[in-house]
Amino acid sequence: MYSIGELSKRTKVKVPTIRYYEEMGLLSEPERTEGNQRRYDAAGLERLSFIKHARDLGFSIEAISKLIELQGHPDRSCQAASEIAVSQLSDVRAKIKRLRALEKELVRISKGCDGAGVSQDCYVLASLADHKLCRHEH
Amino acid sequence: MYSIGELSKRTKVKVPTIRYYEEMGLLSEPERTEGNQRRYDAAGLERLSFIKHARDLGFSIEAISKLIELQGHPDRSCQAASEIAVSQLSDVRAKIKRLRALEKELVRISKGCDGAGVSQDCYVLASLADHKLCRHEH
DNA sequence: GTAGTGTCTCTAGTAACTAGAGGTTCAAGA
DNA sequence: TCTTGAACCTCTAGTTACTAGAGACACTAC
Ligand SMILES: [Zn+2]
Ligand SMILES: [Zn+2]
Ligand SMILES: [Zn+2]
Ligand SMILES: [Zn+2]
Repeated sequence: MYSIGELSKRTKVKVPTIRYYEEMGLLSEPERTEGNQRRYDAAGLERLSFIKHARDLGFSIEAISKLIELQGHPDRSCQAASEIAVSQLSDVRAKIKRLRALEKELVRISKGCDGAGVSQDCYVLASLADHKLCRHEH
Repeated sequence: MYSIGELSKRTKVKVPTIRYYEEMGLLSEPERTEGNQRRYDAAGLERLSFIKHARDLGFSIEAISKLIELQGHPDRSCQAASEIAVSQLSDVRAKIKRLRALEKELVRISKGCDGAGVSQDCYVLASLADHKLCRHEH
C-alpha cells in the first residue's frame, strides 16, 4: 500500500494533482487509513501512470476519462480509442502548423531589432502595429 | 467615433474581449455617451489592432502591456521590446519541439490501431499504459 | 511523549477569455 | 413623436488543468 506521497514520488505526479484527478473521476477513491489518509494499491499506481503518460502526450482529461472507461470494458470495440488518438494527432499537427507560421514571423521581427535603438524607431513595435509588414499568414 | 460593436467588427476582436482588455489596462478607458456607452476614436482603434496583432502572434497580455508602455515613450531604449520578441520566439520554438516529439509518438500509436479490434487488444490503450513502447523522448 | 513531516479539506488564484442574466440606450422606421 | 429591436451596460460565474495556502489532524521515529 502506498501513501499519496509515495505514489507521487513513483509517478512524478504532484500530490495535489493526484487529489485533483480523483475529484475529476479519473482515479477511483482509494482505501483510507483509520486516520483518513489515502492508501493506494498496485492498481492505483498503474492507473495513475496511465493518466500521467496520456497527459504527457497531450490528451485532455476528458479524453483520458473516455479511454479509462473503455479500458474497464475489455470486450468493447476500441473504435473510440482510435478516434481519440487520431483526433489528438490532428490537434497536435494543427498546433505545429500555427506555431511554425508564428516562428517565421517572429524570426523576421526579432532580426529587425537589436535593442540598441529607441522605441520610436523600433522594428518590433512597428511590426506589431502593422500587419502589412508580415511576410506570412498567421 | 466608433461604438464597441463597430470596433469589434473592424478588428475582429469580440465585444466582451474588448471590455476585458480595458479591464486589464491594455486599452485606456474611452469616452462615454450620455447613456454610458463606450465611444472610441481612431487612436483606440489603432491600439486595439496592435493588441490583436500581438495576441495573434502569441504574445501574452503581460508582454503586450510592456510593449504598449514602451510605445508611449518614444525616446526610451527599445531593449525591452527586443527581449520580449526574442523570448517569445524561443517560447514558440520550445513548443514546436515538444509538439514534434508528441507528433512522432502519436503517429506510431494511431497507426497501431484501426479501431476494428476490441479494447483488450487495443494498441492505443497498451501504448498509454506502457511508456516503454515509446520510440522517442517526450 | 514529543518532534517533525506528511496528510487532510477547503478556498482561491492562474491565463485569457466566454456565456448568461437582467436591465438600459440607441437608431431607424411609422 | 413613438415604438421596436438590436446593441449596449454591469456583474457573476464557468472554462482547463492545475497550484498555493490556511488551519488542523495523522503518522513515524526516537
Ligand atoms: Zn527595437
Ligand atoms: Zn501579422
Ligand atoms: Zn484499438
Ligand atoms: Zn511515452
